Amino acid sequence: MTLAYVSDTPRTAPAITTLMDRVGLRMTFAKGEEIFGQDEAADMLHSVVSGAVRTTRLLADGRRQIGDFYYPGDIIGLEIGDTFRFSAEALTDCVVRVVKRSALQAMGADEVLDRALWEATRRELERTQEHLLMLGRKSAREKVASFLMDLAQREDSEDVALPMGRQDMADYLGLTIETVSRMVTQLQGSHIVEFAGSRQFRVTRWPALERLAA
Amino acid sequence: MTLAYVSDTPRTAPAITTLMDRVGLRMTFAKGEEIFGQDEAADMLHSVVSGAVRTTRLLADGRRQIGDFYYPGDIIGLEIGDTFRFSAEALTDCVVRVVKRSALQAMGADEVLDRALWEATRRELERTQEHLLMLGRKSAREKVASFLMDLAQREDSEDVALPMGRQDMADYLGLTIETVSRMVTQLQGSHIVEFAGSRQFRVTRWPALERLAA
DNA sequence: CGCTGGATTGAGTCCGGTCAAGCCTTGTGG
DNA sequence: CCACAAGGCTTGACCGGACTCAATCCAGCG
Repeated sequence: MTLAYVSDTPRTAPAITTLMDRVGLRMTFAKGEEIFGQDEAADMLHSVVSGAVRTTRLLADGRRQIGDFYYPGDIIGLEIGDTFRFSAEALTDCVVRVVKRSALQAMGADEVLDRALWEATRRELERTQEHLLMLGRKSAREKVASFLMDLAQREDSEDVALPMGRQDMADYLGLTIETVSRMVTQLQGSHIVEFAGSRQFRVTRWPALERLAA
Repeated sequence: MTLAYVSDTPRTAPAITTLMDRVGLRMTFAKGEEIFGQDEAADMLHSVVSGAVRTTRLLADGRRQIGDFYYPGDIIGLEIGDTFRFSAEALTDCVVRVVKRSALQAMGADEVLDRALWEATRRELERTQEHLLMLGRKSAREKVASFLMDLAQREDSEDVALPMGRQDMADYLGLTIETVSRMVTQLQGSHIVEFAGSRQFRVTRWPALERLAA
């Protein structure tokens, strides 16, 4: 976790991650592996240490929606009541800390910890609402532009790496893989972004990108 | 608030609403009036006493997304950090209780109250995720079917009232008013629902509706 | 009774989905 | 080091679902 990351996108809850680093069980997952499954009974919190994670939800006929992508410092599973409603999978090889909610709460420091957990849940809700607005009211071009902009904003360097493939982008944005690909090509054609391979890009015209993201 | 309502859809947080009924400022709003505005600085919680409320978010060019509809017993504003990110408007004439977060927390009973607020936030997040899945991956027909089903499920009576107009449904579902209207007509044509006027309906074939909602 | 604003219906268009080739990149084994 | 396979990505042609624009329709109300 870099300094720049923390200051740019305050998604982390230091009080929680610090504690989880101390008491959480450290687990590693290979790319593509399931971290937990939709509808599993669960009382767990997961904290990403390294790598990246996606949460997904499946409809009966196989349509897939990605809830969010999680990076080092992020907490997964805050929304959970009795069972997970999303499953979580390793986007890349990754390391996570796992701890039972009940264990965490038995640790003392209740007051501060509860406040931090609530705060983290609140921020997760905000992010979900932003995602909602995008899915409901933005065009394919705007969706892809917003997505690339968000990614680029969390990096301090010029060059941005896409940890996920086109299918994951599509399932996050509510599009098909072909449409995502076409929009990416189009953004390159307008000299707004510039790709080096399919997993690496840089923004060449920020104002234009911001305008497109709407 | 009816008994049936509470048992069917546990969106309420009794510990909070009870307290707010005691200490909150009672305010009434006429249909269409703004309860609070997008980007207002705010530290308020609102609890719906009677009537119905919608939260909306506007894009620069006027596109509108409705975040959710709120009914008696629901709490609005849980996601809020420094400023509101949605505005709230009275869907019908309504009464709400308003209280400052800080005032609520100064009231004592901190432990229990915090837990209740967090729990309410968690449920709000769950609802938002469900909404997200719908916007991202469902067809217009499925969206309208899901919407009517949700409404019908929270009623104990056969006859269900729609407190919102077609435009509000459209902005909640990420559709246009015309498409909503067509889908409603189509559902009637298949004898799945039956409308009496545009604001009142009943479900005539539940299994078919459930199948369509996917 | 006519007015008014919301709802419905219709015709035509376009954005994004579908289906089907191809094209790169990467990795593996000869 | 090259050949080849495999999977992911891109591109093209076509289609269809949802949008746009416009004309009614209808219910509620003065």
